[in-house]
Amino acid sequence: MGHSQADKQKTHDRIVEIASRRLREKGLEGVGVADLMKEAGLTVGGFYKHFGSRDDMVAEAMEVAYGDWEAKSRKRGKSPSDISFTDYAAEYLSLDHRHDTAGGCPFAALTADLARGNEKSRTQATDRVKGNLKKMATRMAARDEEEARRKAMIVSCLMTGAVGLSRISNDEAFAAEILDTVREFVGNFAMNSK
Amino acid sequence: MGHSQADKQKTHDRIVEIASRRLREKGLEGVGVADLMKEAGLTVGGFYKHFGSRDDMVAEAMEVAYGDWEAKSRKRGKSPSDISFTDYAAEYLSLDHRHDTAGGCPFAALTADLARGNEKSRTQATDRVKGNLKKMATRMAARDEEEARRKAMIVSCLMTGAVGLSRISNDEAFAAEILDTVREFVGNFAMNSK
DNA sequence: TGTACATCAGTGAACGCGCGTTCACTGATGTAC
DNA sequence: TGTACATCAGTGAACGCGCGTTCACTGATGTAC
Repeated sequence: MGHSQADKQKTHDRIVEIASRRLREKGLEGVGVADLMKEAGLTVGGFYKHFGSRDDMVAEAMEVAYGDWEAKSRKRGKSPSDISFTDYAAEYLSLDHRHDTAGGCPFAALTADLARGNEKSRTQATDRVKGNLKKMATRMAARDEEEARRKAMIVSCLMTGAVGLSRISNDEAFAAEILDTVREFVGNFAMNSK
Repeated sequence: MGHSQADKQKTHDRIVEIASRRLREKGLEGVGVADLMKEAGLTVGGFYKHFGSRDDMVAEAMEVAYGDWEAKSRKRGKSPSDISFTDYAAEYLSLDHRHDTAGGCPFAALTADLARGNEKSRTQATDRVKGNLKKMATRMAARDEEEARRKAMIVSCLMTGAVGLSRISNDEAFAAEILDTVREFVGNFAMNSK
């Protein structure tokens, strides 16, 4: 194990990345510092060479989670009314995404946790919701920007809600029914301007 | 304080009712046994005269939360295509509901918590989701039962998603915009058969 | 190039605290006679 | 009706455990000469 700046940064990134996954999976209070360090191949004490407190680490990890997620969705087409929005929706509303809470959309995974957070983390989250909304609006088929924004809001609520409800269900068929139903609807809704 | 069966039952109900509110507010792991008893005007030790474990209490409290919620929505019209569905949606998608996590819809308040639960509590939750869906389907304007079911699913995802996202936002105006946008859409969607 | 020293990421035991749970006890009520 | 006893909801201190945080220490690497 080296002692250069670069080595430390690599370790730091590794911890944060693991945290961004485990926090989505287990909730913002559901992951212990010791477990995290163990998964990173380290021991507890070293944690505070990297973070001032557990809260600081959570804030950083969420930043990474949001970033990962936006990067993933950026990959899927940019121009308005691009057909790849349908692909994006299909992936979002898939059983794969339902199961992959750790690597999935942070809003779907942590809705209530984020709502219960302190002002700082709520502001962080709200900014990201707004950002995602703007990006999604550019992909909606609509006659004007205002309609695009409204459609993006509806699609966002639908998709996060669908993944959330499907994750509650331990009846796999029922979960799939929810996702399939919403996927079919959302594709038409987003792509057809009336 | 009496010692009759009725007295004990009253105390029991009081604890469970407080729990059903606090759990929605703070999450399934966010409420301590001692806090709960204190709010009920009691001390910690007595808790185990009423419940085998904290988990047992949570299960009971969730049963009450679901029941309360279904009772509330039962009050708002029963016949299919009843105009009062619009009222129901308006209340669900109100800033009041957004703020009243403790007395609000358990699914919107606890989506991720429920998804992380053990099999028993997920089954309990899934059954309630299915039940709510059936009731909601009877209120949708649709040409057949299958379409009613699909519409009910979409409406459920939309409404829980909207309240969830609006609660993340600490920007009140943005939260209101989400709720207003979805409310307008959902009223038309549910009541107009195409 | 080799040697002595400084740095600091990482170690792992220890600490304080909160929380779920246990337990011996209390005292008001119900019951037996 | 009155008295003695049994019951048991509720009390509050104590226990064990896990978790966030602290701290003295280690040892590999970087630097000075």
